[in-house]
Amino acid sequence: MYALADCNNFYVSCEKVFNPSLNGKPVIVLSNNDGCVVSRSNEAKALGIKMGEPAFKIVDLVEKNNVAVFSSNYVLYGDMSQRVMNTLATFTPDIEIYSIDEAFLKLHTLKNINFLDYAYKIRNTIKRYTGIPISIGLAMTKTLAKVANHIAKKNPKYNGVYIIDSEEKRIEALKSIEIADIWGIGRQYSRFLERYKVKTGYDFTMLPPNWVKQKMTVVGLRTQKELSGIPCIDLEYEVPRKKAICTSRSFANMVSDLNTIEEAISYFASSCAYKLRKEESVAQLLMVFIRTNFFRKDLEQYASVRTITLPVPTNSSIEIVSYALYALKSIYKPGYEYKKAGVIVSGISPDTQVQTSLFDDIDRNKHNNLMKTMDMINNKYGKNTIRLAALGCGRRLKMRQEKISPFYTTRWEDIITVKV
DNA sequence: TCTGGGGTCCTAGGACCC
DNA sequence: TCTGGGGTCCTAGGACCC
Repeated sequence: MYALADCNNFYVSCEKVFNPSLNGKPVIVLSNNDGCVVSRSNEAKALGIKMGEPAFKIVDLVEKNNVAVFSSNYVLYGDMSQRVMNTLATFTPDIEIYSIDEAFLKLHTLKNINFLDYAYKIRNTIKRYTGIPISIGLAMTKTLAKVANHIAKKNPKYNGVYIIDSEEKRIEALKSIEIADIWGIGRQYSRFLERYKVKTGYDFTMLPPNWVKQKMTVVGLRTQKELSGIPCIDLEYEVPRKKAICTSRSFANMVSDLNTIEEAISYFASSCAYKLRKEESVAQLLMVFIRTNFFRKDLEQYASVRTITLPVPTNSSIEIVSYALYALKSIYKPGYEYKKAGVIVSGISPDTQVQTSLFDDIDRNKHNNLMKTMDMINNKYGKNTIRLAALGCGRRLKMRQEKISPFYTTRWEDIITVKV
């Protein structure tokens, strides 16, 4: 038996935990730069505010209905997520943390328990320990557990828990769910399937498997089997090493001069290097991209990307920043208004397995020691307390974050940093 | 004026090997 | 007139997830 535990309106729920006056009110959380709506309370959903809607399009609606608006506070949400996951892990060792607000649990090792009772117990404990409301769906495959979770969320009468534990319930559940709401069926496939009169999850399970495989690859076939009750996707117990790491941002205001973009790229590159070190990985490939604002049809558009193969795989900020700046200079063109830029590293391997080069003239031990010391200091005194000069003083490219909530759960250093 | 960020997997096709 | 068979690796593009 698989269970999917999913936090309700997660970011909004995090804000509510520390600000109970928000209860019963429409609340939304915005993406970086206060761009789009990424989390909504039930009251906000009832007002018709859509997921992903640009904030500027709903200004009137927000004002008229007194909607509480927050910039996203990922430090807070990350910390709350950890609390939820730690509590979930006390119920079974078989847990896969699937995203910031979701986890799959496998309950097969627990003998002689009533799954439904157990799920309610989990739900109540999470609420009591963390203040976060969750929904739980149970079924014999992960994809069906997702369906069960969907039903638990949509129907208040189930009190946040639903189980598919019979053939009748499986068919009933699949008939009630739209094809677009199935895990693994996105926008393109649901549109495509609707052309073949496939409207519900049930319709999808009735298609010939060969046809599904031909049109939707083995991935689609797996989804179909899982919906039929045949498990194809097991729990992932260990977090696999990342194959690519990316840091990118949109700029609050468009930027055209090279100096400012250099500072941004330096910041993104050193952030990628830091993430690599945290994973104990090194990267051999580096990509830098820049682009103008696609939404501004009135302005001239330009987008470019440059990939560089590093001579020796590395996670040194010094090396990665300098190659990133080199790549940037090769694609930067003056005269455009740039809106977004980023750095991606890939070709990743463990930092214990570096293929060195005969002609390498870098003292890698020295770099490693320096990076270790830098990380230690920054972990203690706050991000970028010590940084490469190329990053500048970081004032020129501030994100728009007008409605950020306090860092309720983390170290005082973070709070001080924000006030500064 | 204002439109997020960070990932994964699969397939087809081309280049290459013996 | 006729021109093999069996592989690997890499990349771009397209789908998906939160």
